[in-house]
Amino acid sequence: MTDEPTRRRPTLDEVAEHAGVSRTAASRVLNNAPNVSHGKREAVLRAIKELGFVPNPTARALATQQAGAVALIIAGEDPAVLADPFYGQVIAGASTVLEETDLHLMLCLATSTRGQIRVKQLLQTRAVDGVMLMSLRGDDPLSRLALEAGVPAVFGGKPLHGEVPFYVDVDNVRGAREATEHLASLGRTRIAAITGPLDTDVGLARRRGYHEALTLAGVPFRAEEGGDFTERSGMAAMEALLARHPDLDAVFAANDNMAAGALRVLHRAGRTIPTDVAVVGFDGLTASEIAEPPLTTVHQPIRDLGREMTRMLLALIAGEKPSPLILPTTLVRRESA
Amino acid sequence: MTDEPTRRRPTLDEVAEHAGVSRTAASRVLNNAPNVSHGKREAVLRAIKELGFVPNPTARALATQQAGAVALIIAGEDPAVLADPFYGQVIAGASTVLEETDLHLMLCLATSTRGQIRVKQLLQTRAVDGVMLMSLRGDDPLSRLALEAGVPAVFGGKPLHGEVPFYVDVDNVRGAREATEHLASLGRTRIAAITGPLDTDVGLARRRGYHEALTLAGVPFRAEEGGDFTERSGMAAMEALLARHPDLDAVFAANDNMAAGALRVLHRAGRTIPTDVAVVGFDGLTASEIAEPPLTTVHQPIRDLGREMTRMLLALIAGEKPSPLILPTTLVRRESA
DNA sequence: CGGAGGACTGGAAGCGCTTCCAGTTCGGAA
DNA sequence: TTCCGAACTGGAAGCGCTTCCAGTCCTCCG
Repeated sequence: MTDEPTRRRPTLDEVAEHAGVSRTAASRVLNNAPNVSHGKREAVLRAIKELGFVPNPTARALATQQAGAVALIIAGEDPAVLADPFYGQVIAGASTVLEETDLHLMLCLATSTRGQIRVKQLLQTRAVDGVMLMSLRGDDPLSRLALEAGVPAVFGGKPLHGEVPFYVDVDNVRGAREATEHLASLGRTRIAAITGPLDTDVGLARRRGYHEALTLAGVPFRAEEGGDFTERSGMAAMEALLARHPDLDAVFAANDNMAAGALRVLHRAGRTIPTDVAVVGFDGLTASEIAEPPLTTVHQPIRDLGREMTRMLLALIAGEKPSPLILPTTLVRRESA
Repeated sequence: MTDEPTRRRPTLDEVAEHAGVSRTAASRVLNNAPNVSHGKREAVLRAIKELGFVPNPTARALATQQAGAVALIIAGEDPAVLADPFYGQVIAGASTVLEETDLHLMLCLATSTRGQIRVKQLLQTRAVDGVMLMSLRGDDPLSRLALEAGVPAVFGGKPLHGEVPFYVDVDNVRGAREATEHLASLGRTRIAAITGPLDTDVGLARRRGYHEALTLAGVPFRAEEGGDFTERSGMAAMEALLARHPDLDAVFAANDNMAAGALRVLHRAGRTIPTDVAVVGFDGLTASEIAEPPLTTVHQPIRDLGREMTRMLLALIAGEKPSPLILPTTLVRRESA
């Protein structure tokens, strides 16, 4: 602390010398390994303190062949995906788990060609001890790459194609089904849907839930329009739906952003929510609370998603063989339905 | 590629041997340094390709004394801060810049004691080549720590106390002033404010802007209530303001979330927006578009913030001496004012 | 009192890459 | 033909830490 600022940081060798022991012994106390006498241990500890020694993580990484970090890889078309507060929650969840370990979190956006290449390198060079992959679309080559690289990998949401051994997902089908059933139980019979991208598992799963509920309820009406999880696409979809089915009386949107967009379009069209048209979304983010009226939505435990993905990854790194995990959703009833 | 999967990755030594050159030469072509004859260079390149060699970043880091990563450190009281899409934008901005370099992005939440300790270690061990710090509150020790650690550091928003040499900020005072002036220009004379946390520079700066505008406009009325940038706090503040000043005719909220909360409270209280009460927010996030009615807001270039912070950090790492940067805001007029 | 066995100890060999520096080559100017 | 410097070359010394392994020391049992 009181040293001249530019002074080279002390090395373990210096600590050992200062303590009058071998470098080996010093290393042992650093990793509190056995086979160090109490006396030497004390001496080393003292030397460490006196010298203000801090082990060099890079050197340690080289020697132990462990990077000391895991990566969260977010795929997608556009760095703008991060505008979705969804990821913030995932990151927060992951962080709280990692905090308890000595691993750091690396964040990689595989949204551009350049980004993809870098992720590939990351995997190949084993610059991280494990990866979590999210938002893979279609048959993104990333999933195969990750699997082939032999790096522990867990997926957030199943990729559309190919089986992956380790993933944690949300029960999208069930959530969507419950949402739609709720609408049906309200007496609605002309329930439309604004789906998510159909080249993702989430998109398809939520649509499936919508279909299942309709079938179960014996409702013949069916109307859907695709969106890409943005508010804007929700507006467009709602407009299209309204044009085709002016008499619809409910809408299930595959996420809150799109539901919010739908709400605006419905307002403009003079429909009263929920009297004329009931709306339910999916996510349970702040957006659903801010919406007017507050949105009934399928809440998914995003924070838990991040947390569980990380736990699973840690287990994997520790050599265990965790099982895939499906997180439950809960319907949050507010005013829009 | 066709190798048995578990095969140890080739090292530079093996490449050199395969190519019939010294390790030194191989290293040179790897870093395309001069002093390698064309022939040998070709040979090495071929060997690299044939062996599928990928340099080990850890070893390189140890040898070059460069970590190959920078950290984005987010302070705050709670990992929940990440629920704010704000950070997603910053991250996206930072990522696009880092993508062009060979640096990775490390994300650290210094929201818990444990987190703080880890950040401290990160700084002391020089596990990263530079750091970007955001959302420091009050006199967070982090800023001093970062400065003392001698690691290149740029701040996102000035810390409240202490001078920091390198930062990029948004022109909060001006933005708030323009927002308030806009309200005044609408003929409003009883303009209240919902401020951000007053132990942050943003919070204070935006409040100052509000005050300045009022003074300039010669409006005597003054009423403010504090919030913490969450929607909930915005609601509470609005309720308090309404109770104290039932006759207010405009509200400036220090961010969109709080403005959205205010909107809801105003609705419930039966006020029409903007006829009875005009509202303007700050941020320009999706929330402002979703709100009902769409929120007039001070748009700040968050993505640019992330981008510029990163550029500044890169300059710093490169040994340059960049100047602080203040980004402009723009008033986006929508229906709420 | 001899030994077996457990608890320590530290020298030395890495981990995979960069880079200094002493030397070698070689074309072309003198 | 001789000599000089520019262009190469590669041995070797690190970067800072972990860990194998050959020993040394002690204690306690028979």
